[in-house]
Amino acid sequence: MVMERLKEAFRMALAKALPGQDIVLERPRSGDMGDLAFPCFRVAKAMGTNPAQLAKDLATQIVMDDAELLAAGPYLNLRLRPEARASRMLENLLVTGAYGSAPAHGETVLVEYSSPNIAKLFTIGHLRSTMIGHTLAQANRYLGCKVQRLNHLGDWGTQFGTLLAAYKRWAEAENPLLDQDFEWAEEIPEKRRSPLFRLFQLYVRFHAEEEKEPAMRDEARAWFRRLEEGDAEARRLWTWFREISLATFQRIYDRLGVGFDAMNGEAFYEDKLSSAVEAVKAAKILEEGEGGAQIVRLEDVGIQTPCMMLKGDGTSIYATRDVAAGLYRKSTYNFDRCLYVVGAEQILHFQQVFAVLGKVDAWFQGRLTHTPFGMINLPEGKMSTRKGNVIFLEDVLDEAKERVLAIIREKNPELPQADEVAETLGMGAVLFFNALNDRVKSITFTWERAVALDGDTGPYVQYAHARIMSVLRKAGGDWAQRGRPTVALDHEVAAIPFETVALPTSLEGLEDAAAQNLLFELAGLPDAIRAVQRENMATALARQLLAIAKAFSSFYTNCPILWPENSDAVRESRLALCLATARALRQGLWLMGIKAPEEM
RNA sequence: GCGCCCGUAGCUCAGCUGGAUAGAGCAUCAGGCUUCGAACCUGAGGGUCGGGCGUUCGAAUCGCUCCGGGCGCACCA
Repeated sequence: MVMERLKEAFRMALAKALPGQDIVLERPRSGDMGDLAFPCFRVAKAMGTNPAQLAKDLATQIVMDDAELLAAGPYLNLRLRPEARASRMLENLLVTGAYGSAPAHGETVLVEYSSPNIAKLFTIGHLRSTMIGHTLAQANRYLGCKVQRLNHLGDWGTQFGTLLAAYKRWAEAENPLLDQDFEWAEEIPEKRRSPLFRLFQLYVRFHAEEEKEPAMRDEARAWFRRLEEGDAEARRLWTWFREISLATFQRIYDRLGVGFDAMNGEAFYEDKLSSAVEAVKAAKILEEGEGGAQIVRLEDVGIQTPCMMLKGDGTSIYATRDVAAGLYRKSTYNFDRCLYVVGAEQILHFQQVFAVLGKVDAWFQGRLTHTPFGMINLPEGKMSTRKGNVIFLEDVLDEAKERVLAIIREKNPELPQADEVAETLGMGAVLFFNALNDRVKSITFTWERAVALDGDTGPYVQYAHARIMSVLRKAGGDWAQRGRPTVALDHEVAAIPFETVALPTSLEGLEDAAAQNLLFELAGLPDAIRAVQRENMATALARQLLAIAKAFSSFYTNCPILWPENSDAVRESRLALCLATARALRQGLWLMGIKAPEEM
């Protein structure tokens, strides 16, 4: 990559001037300071000189092609000459392609994400795991890793006992196919009427009544036990519940544009549990705890709560299944890293599971990472599937789309395919918001914020892209076509292929400060993508795309592209910059699962 | 009680492997459409970075401590 070469050249020049010193380079906060910065503090201290003086000395001493060196207080800044900055960036984006990507290097990364529970509906809470996981999978693929996307479906456990017990109590006799509304339940809105939703109603009712009658808990446990023992009726119902859930999940995944390489839920590990427990036993760490439970003590690694492997009644628990899954994944994938994109409330659980796996097999040490995220609360309190106060993801996506449609009707009533564009923008709003504030901190859901369309939002970035495409269309020739991917995009694609384009013969027209700032922000994209991989967060990428879009908007208002008084050279170079920007934006959004519209 | 996370502008948040005047958006105020899309651009005001102590040439960033909020702490996932 051209920018990487520049960085290396600068580093080597510094190393030559400062033998034996550790050279750390930074990216200045603003492009007018320069393209690369060398803070002199540390080296100056080691050499017993003043950092400002050192910067000044280095500025006169070092000579770089295509760049000037400036001492700015204690910093030595390297600033490319404008035409050099332009030619490097345009070469990256128009000629080399897959800007900021890395060639395949064989590292295998597993990403476990989404993992919804069967028979619990897909809520806004599931969006975070799903889209963070999708973005991590995409970014790692872009950076040359071999990625396996794993959906660890919650299709096993005592909750199924709950569902089976509830079904037997209130549905089997009068509504066995769950195809009619329950008399005792609140009326369901038309668009949600489905067997799955009625299953959800059963679940909510069971938990409500269980509060008053704790003995029902035993009923649920007994049903799970029957399920685990292979009882035919329990299995039949479980299979059915699972099917109707998966069909709904698939509809949502299709809408979100995410996909998986494996959908092995917890039930998949059912026949691997005993060998997993055997492996733990073989490591001589399994002990009997209270009530006959089988546990692993973890005080020696700083975890006070032991990890339970088998309950007192001999049935498995989710830790058992996660340990079994870890062992299975080692033998199946021989992975280098495995990321678990699961809520922060499960931090202790994963510490325990990782610790157990590490004790069973040292191979696991350092390969497992829990990527936690905060929960989404409602203004009136926590969301709870059991209590039924949840926000459904599909409702959020529908609402966002509706709000976009209203704006389209007002601002662009002639827009073709308005419905499809509204879907793209609504999705952009919801997903970008999610990525922007990808934090461990919990957030309070409000409609206003979740589907905001102004300011630092997905639609702002999408708008920049649409304006560029509009300019490229007006430019005629092949310009617009060059801004489009050369293949149809789906979730199997990480690096978008674009046609290779020759550099403009002249770079006249790009010396303006706004154009140069746009080039500077484009230069920041590779670091942002690497940050996604390093931090397991999409925040840096979302912020960089905003910076690029802002820089473009400013360039657009300051530097006319197609005005008749522009020379051909100015026009061509500015079009090339537009094209490069469109590609960068589309690629960056795509990694986050967001589409870039050509019109809006 | 113990452990982990969070506390930055009126609001929502970036920045946290220590480094250049602490940055955005929303909201408020003031400007900008007879030429490429105003879902935009330009500018202004607004901050004891929860409090204190410490380490350092330098702390929003590291350590200790206190305050405030959240999550978790073996038979749910």
